[in-house]
Amino acid sequence: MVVPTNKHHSFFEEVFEVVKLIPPGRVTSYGAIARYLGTGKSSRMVGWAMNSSHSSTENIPAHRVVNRIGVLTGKAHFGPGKEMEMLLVNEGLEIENDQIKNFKEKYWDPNVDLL
DNA sequence: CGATTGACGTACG
DNA sequence: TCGTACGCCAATC
Repeated sequence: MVVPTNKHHSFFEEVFEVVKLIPPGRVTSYGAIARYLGTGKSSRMVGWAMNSSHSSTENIPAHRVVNRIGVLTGKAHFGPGKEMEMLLVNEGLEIENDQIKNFKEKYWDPNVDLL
């Protein structure tokens, strides 16, 4: 349809809701969010939603979303420097070469903790 | 409205 | 174990 439907909850908004629930100092992955929303194979869309999150008036902690191995793949979208890394470190995380240390311990799975 | 895109994930060599 | 190739799916242009 050319005319957009009056969906009150787009996929992006669903992603935002989950991201906002990530506790400070914890991180999750794009795939985990995608699976939580039921579309396990649309993890790429989650990243895209993050890209769109800076347009949102809400404060989306997009820096708490990394890829499945704990690498800050989206850091380039946060600013010219290491803004994403700085935000995470400020929350108590340890990062080395864009890799989150003890990622398994810091990992927050919406499918487990939020269910 | 069709083609392109993309901050991923999994499979395969 | 590491690097490369492809599939996914919804928003954007």
